[in-house]
Amino acid sequence: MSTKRTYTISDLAAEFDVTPRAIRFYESEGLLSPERAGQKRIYHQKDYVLLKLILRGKRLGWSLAESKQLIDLYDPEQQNQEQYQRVLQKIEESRLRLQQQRQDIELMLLELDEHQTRIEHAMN
Amino acid sequence: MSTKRTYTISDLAAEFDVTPRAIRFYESEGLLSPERAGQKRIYHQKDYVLLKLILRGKRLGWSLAESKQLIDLYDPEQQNQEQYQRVLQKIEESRLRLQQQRQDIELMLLELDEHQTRIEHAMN
DNA sequence: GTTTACCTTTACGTTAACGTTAAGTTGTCT
DNA sequence: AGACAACTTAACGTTAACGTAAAGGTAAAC
Repeated sequence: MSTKRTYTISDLAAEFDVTPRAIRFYESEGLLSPERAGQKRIYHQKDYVLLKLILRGKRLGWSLAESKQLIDLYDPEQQNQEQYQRVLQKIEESRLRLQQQRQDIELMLLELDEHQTRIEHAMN
Repeated sequence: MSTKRTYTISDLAAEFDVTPRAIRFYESEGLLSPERAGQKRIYHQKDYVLLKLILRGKRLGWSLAESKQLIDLYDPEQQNQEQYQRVLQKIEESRLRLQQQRQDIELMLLELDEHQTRIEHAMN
């Protein structure tokens, strides 16, 4: 019963509001590796998930190289090559960066709140 | 008693671990406008705060243009030009973006947690 | 069987955010 | 006075992440 739905490149492009060119570019950078039927690309649920992760990374200002590192962490092939300890360490690094970003966000939100209050006061 | 400390460009560069070139570039893009003594730049607390904001934006993947918009919101000169309502609306847009980013972070942290658990299990 | 729609590869173009010389100015120490 | 350190402007170089033709393959629709 595994969801066997597949996608064409423009299916994914429409779904995530990016261009096919961008998706092909991510592949050329090693972030995706879709199946082929002849020369046409076929995307599965796995690719769908990865693309979602890539775009989440983009919204957070991560470079494709950084997102690729994250993806490699999740890759079961490489996972056995790399020593567990190194993977755990990389996970921790990613966590630290995310926590820094979260803190930056909280500060910005606070300042926005304060400024809004100032303005509403000034509006009378 | 206002803190009258000033900074040279390399003071700020050292403090925030960026190059003087970067700081000058932010100025050329309209994000900073330090005082001048002859042709030398003198930075005050105001500039210090703005630079901190710019770099926070960078860590969140904001473009300089976007950070400039934020800065303009805080600028008391422009503040009177623009209608309050428009400013309040822009504040709300920034808030929404930050909240989206915060959500992206929570998701990524969750997935990292899960993966770490998987690995620790596999290590046995 | 040919138009239509969507796919492909290849290659050159573009923008943001600086980096990197190069060449000159200014203040200060010796 | 001469050297040094830190500042300046100007201009060209670089990288990431695609955008944008150009030229062609393929399968369904008319």
